[in-house]
Parts: sequence; structure tokens; C-alpha cells
Amino acid sequence: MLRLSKLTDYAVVVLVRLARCDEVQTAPGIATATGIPEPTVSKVLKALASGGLVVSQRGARGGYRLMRSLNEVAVSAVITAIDGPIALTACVEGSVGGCEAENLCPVRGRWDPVNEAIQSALSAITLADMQEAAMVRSFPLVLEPARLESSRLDPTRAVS
Amino acid sequence: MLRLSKLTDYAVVVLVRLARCDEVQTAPGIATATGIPEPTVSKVLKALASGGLVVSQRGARGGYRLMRSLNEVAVSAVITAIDGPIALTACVEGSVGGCEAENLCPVRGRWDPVNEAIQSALSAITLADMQEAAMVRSFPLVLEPARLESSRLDPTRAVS
DNA sequence: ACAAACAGGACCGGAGGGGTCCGCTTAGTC
DNA sequence: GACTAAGCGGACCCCTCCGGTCCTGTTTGT
Ligand code: FES
Ligand code: FES
Repeated sequence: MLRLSKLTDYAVVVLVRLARCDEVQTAPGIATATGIPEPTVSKVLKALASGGLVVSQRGARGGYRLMRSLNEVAVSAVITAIDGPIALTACVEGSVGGCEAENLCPVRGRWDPVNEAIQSALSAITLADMQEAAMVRSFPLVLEPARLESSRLDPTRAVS
Repeated sequence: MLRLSKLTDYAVVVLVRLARCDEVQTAPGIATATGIPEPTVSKVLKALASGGLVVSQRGARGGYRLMRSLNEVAVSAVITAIDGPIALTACVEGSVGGCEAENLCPVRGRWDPVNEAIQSALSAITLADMQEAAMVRSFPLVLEPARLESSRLDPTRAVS
């Protein structure tokens, strides 16, 4: 299902919340505002801070503050900050030793183009797009979508 | 890391192998040819058959055969057949009850555009592209890549 | 009738991720 | 200068999911 981690979802929630004012906001405050348990918020914010998406202010009256505005933050940046670099399979470039029978394998590193395509798509969407998406419902997908060739199979057609 | 399941990787291997001749090929045969353990090959082929990517011939002298040629099969079709419909988070359309505090949550279903973008990117790449990719190494990414804006952060720059 | 192959499950073990907690450091405040 | 409110870094556990295997039908050529 290509599921991305739930922490990334939380990260987006936190970032959007963080964008509502440019004052510093404490992790407990964000926790109560969003309903996400406080230790989890803390963990997410720590990851985002080390990823350079937010800046932290230590000490009393400390908290977190956005580093860039939402339309400067790509979704791929959030995913990278939380889940590490995007690597679809264990056999992408790097991590050479991970695969058994890699001399026989006929797809040595062929996922790389797919990987890059996804990264491109994710880099083209910013968090501002995402929050806009929920307001203008059923909007027609900002970036050029590379010609989605409508649904080859899957009779259930669960679009998600 | 946006990891996709290893079974999908195997599926691509199997499909590419299956394309080498249009005769039916048995699951044990493919297993020995690719080095993938036989029960796993069987499972993958079953999923692909139910997804409509291969057709099966039962009985003695049975086996599997490709239904479409490789350049007619999008990567998204393979992923959908193996891993089910692509759903980045638990909170995409459908599966309404899965999320706690969904009335508070400010990103209700905002992953949908991201989801569709990925699906578009994945639908634009066919298996033929993938096998071509490994031959013409470092090829410049067939589909228009929506302007990947080069690497905001991550000093390590692990591209994969 | 036999054998070879697929079909459709059940089943199990390990890895990974969500979630929590604790001790330490920093910096405002009184 | 002491206190306190926050972040920082890491260790930790538990649960879920996935990879991998196996077994019992069912089909079909020989
Ligand atoms: S599956 Fe790893 S190199 Fe092919
Ligand atoms: S996180 Fe599930 S609806 Fe927002």
C-alpha cells in the first residue's frame, strides 16, 4: 500500500499548526491543540528540528518556530526529515550488500527511475498546497500529472 | 522511508523473467531461474493473476503467461496487485473511522493530492521503462519530472 | 489412474515502528 | 543565585504487519 509512516502524518499536522502564528509554541501546547499525545509531538518536533524545518528555542519560555513558510516546504522534505531518505526498495543505489542473488537479479537498481519520479512528485507539492487542498475540495491537482492513464485494472477502483 | 514491500520487487523480477518468452512458465521454473524461493514466487504469481497481470493455465503442463506486454504494464498496476490500493496514510478517503480526534485534525484528507501525484508518477512508468533503465544506465528520467527542486536540506544527500 | 501444476487458505517468526519515559541541559524568572 | 519551564538525546517495550512457508484441494494433460 506504499504506506508512509504515521509520524509523517503527525508532522504535517504539527507544521500546519505551527504556521498559525510565528511566535514560538511549546510542544505541550501543540499537543493539546492537536490531540496528539505529547511525547509523540516532542519526538516529531525533534526530528523536524534536526531536519532543519523548525528551529527550537530552549529554556523556559522556549518552544518551536517554523523556519520557512509553508509554501517553501515540500512534502518530500517532511518525509525525509521523519522517515529518512526515500528508498523504495532495499536494492536502490547504495546498500549494495543487502540483496541476495544480486548477480542473478534482472532488476539491479531499476527502481531508481521510479524512486526519482516519486521524489519529483513529492518535491512539487508544498504544505501550502496541502492545506489549500482541504479547503478547495476536489481541486484538480496543481502540478502537471504526467498523464495518469486512467485505471488499468482494479475493479474496486478504490482511488486511495 | 516510503519503503514498498519486497514482494513487489519480486513481482517485477518475475514479470520481467516472464516476458522472455511467451510460452507458459511454471512457478518452480521461474523460481530456479531467478533465485527467489519457490513458495514466494507462487504467492507473487497468484497475486498477479488475481490482479489481471498474468493468466494462469492450470493442470499438468500448466504455468503462467503475461497478459499484456511489458510496456503496457504500469508500475502502479504491479504495486496495486501486490500491496493493494495505494494509500499513503490511514486517513485518506475511505476508512473514516481509523483516526482519533479527526474533528480536531487540520489535515483531514489532505494527503489525497499527494496520493494522486504519486499514483500519476507511478502510472507513467512501465515495466519496459524499468528494464530499459538498467541497460541505458543513468538515463535522464523519461517522464517530465515536475521540476525537482534540488535538495532543500539533507546535507548527506543520499539521493535514494 | 496418475502426476504435475495452480488455488486458496492458515500459520509462524522476526523486524520495524509507534508510543512512552527518564536523566540531562539550557535559559528565563523571581 | 535558586527555581522552573522548556527542549535534547537516548533507551525501552509492545504491538502490528510482512515475509516466508506449508498444506489441502482442484484442475488437466498423459
Ligand atoms: S532484488 Fe536486490 S538486486 Fe535485485
Ligand atoms: S490524522 Fe486522521 S483525520 Fe487527521
